[in-house]
Amino acid sequence: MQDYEPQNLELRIQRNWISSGALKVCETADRPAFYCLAMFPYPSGRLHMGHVRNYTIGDVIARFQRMRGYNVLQPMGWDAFGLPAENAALKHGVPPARWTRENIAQMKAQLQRLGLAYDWNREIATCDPSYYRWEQWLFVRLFKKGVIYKKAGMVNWDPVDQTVLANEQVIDGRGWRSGALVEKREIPMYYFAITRYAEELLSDLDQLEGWPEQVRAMQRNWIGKSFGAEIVFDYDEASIGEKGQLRVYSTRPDTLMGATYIAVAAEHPLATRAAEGNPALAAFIAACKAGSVAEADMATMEKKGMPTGQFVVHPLTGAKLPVFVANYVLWGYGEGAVMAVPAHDERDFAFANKYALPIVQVYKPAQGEDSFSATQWQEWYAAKDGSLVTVNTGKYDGLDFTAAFDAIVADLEASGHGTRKTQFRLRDWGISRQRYWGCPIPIIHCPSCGDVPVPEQDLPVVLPEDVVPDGAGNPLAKMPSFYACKCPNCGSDARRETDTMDTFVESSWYYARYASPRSERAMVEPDAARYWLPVDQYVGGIEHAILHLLYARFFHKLMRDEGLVTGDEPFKRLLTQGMVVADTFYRELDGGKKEWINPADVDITRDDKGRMIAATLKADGQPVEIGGMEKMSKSKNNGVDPQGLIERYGADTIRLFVLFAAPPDQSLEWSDAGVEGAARFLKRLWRLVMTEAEQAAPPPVDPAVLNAAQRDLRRQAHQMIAKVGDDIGRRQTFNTAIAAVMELSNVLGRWADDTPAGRAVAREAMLLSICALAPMVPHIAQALWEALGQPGLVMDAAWPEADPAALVRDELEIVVQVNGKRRGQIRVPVDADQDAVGQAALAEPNVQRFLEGASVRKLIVVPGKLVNVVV
RNA sequence: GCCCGGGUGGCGAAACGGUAGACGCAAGGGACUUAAAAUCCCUCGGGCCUGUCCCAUGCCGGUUCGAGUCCGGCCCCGGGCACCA
Repeated sequence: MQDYEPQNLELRIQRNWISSGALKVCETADRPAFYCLAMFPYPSGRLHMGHVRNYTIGDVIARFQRMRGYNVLQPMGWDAFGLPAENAALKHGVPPARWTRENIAQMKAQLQRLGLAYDWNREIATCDPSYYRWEQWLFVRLFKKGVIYKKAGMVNWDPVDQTVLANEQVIDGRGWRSGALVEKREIPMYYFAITRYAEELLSDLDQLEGWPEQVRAMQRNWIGKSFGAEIVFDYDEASIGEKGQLRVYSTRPDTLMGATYIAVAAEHPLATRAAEGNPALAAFIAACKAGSVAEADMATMEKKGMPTGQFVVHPLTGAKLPVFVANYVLWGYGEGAVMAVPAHDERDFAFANKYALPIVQVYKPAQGEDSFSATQWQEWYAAKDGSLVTVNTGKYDGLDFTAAFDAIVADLEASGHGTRKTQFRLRDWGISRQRYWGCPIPIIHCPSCGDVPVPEQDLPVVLPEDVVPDGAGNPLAKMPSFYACKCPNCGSDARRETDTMDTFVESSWYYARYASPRSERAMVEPDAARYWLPVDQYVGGIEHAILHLLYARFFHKLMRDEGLVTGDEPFKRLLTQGMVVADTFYRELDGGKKEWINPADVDITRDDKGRMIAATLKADGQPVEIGGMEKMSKSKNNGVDPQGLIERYGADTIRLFVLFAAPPDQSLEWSDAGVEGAARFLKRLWRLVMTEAEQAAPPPVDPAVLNAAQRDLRRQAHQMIAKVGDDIGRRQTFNTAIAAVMELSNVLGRWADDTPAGRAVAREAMLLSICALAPMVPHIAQALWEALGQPGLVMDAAWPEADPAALVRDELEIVVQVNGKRRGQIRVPVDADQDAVGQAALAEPNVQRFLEGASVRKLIVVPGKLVNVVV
């Protein structure tokens, strides 16, 4: 018998796929389309296990649907712009373009070695002008339409390197390279008006039935529709020095009578005004502007404030409320000012105590004791169910949430001091990046005409590629050859925009470009779009659950409104895979920086329960710190390189392992031993089938002549294929699909019936197993398919449906419980009625023991499964 | 801090309200072998009163004939938080 040699075998079969043209895809009317897409990778240089997992899952679904008769589009490409290329340039002095293209070549070879059924003719890279020209083309249209506009936005500014930093480049409030304290700075930026689509992005979530509820919930909360009121506070002229009004938005206008102060952001006009001639306040405002713009940082810092000495007038009581500057109020959220109700909000309560501000309780229980205490604010604030009524509110006393809300808002509206308002948490999407390696924003700044979009015939604005960034600002801004230009309107000297677009823009529409990737006539060819879109199955990491998926949904609607695509949503069904995680190890360097060490370079000591207790660096034998399980990443240097594993075990083994080790939506813990197990299974399967293949083919299965054991095996085989079809197609639990095949192959391994009927049944079971595995381990499946004399490609074989006649059984095993505890098991004929099953259950000897001295109160018979005797 | 997940044997997991631990890894024992590797077979959550018994799915409480699964409250771990992709 030939040995299982995955290296030669896989390369031979991959060549066969290519030479037979099996992977070429085009629009055909004779078969329905199925578009299966896995999120394209950033070309970091080497494939990591997250990629292997992502693309294997996509490939399984694509191949499965192909066997089910669909014309399957499964493309691949490169999300090629982004920060890492500039970091590589800083480190190695290579132009980002060259670095990126070399990485693409390497990763493409690795992907091809995995045996993924991609049509490489459709490959795209977002850094190619042929791709981003269409992004610029759409930008111009949207700019003219007003969906893209310009306003000031806040960025992290590194005062030493004189550059804008990404949130990732701010570590503990300092620039990652300079170590300087980062400041917030406002600069002009272009924005997509995504908030105009907020309502639709929210309501269309309901039609995404193929999406995990978890992701829909995250997006719903992110969009964050809330109902409340805008409330207007007149300035106290004596303290502010002029007439004016302060606006706040609140979801709880019902608590307005408990508002005892106002907090504004450091950037708020009132704060700026108060700081004039108040050095202490000016210093405080400056301190608020230090640090990063990341929301997680803002939300976890200590809440601080300072009085401005200004007051505003409470619109209902006329009381004067002090205005504070507070570091927790975000400028750019709502009005940049909030009303504070310390009695019923945790943060306001803490703040009021810290600065000795009054606390006015406005709710009490509708029934029972009024036991207001400092710890009770939270439940009180949250309860909108009528269990609380207002108190200390004068004419509004005794109302529940809804009644108080309505009464107070009505009075505010009557006096012109407020109005009912729906608000979204979602903010417009700022896309300007002060970076080189991105898609140029096609705008020309003219001293007389203002911002002029680049005319369509001048597109694309090509990014010069022979540039090496130096970390001090955007090199484009120092290149007159790039920015010097004439105004397309008036012809006078003008300056080209040097900011580039957020890389999320490229990844927001690539799925549509794959329908017609080479088109020079259109962003998306209408016929191709109609045939392929929307994506039937999208697969990608859960870390993209909000931003990428929301932006892509938004873009689909933008493109729809431009007449480029039809339908409201880009992705029908979504599978969010969990992350691939591995242990992390590090050493602390001088200055507190961590040097992350790859797991392959450490020796691990475990206790007798197998838990890791210590680790040392192989190179020097000295201890390293254990950092816990985290997502495999370059930054934590805990990646396992798939390449070495493929060379050692073959692609099928790696694919089998990543599918088998965990359900796809859960995180996957890396295990070298698990890979061995996957390899072992494939070797066993190989021997099993090859032993059968060496013998002359048995006659086809004749169900009429089978004995009980043969019928049993046949039933198990057909049950297996039914389960695998359901597991891949509906449940998308590839781990249980594989387990089902393993279970059957264990039975086949013990099968010793050499009669013609026995061999016929065994061979049928093997063929079903090969088909079942073909989407997951396509190379070995093809080889075994051929060995059993089957014609053509198994990837083009029809997916086998279970034979209903084979699934029929004569007897069932029924579990018997007494009061919900398993007490016995009975065998009953399949057609036994419920009473008969119940009686048989009561007669079971062990069950009888538990029935002694008790009377049967109820008998629950779950057909085909179990009987529960309630005594 | 806020939003969303997860927690089951030594480990990865299964159980789609109905037999907790399928399938696999590791470990132990055996067969084969001069030996090792490979392969095959057996054992494998805990307990002691060895019974088709008792306990056991992060912790506490509830719903149900029946809860790992549903509900409420907590603890721990992970993801996202708008300039990493």
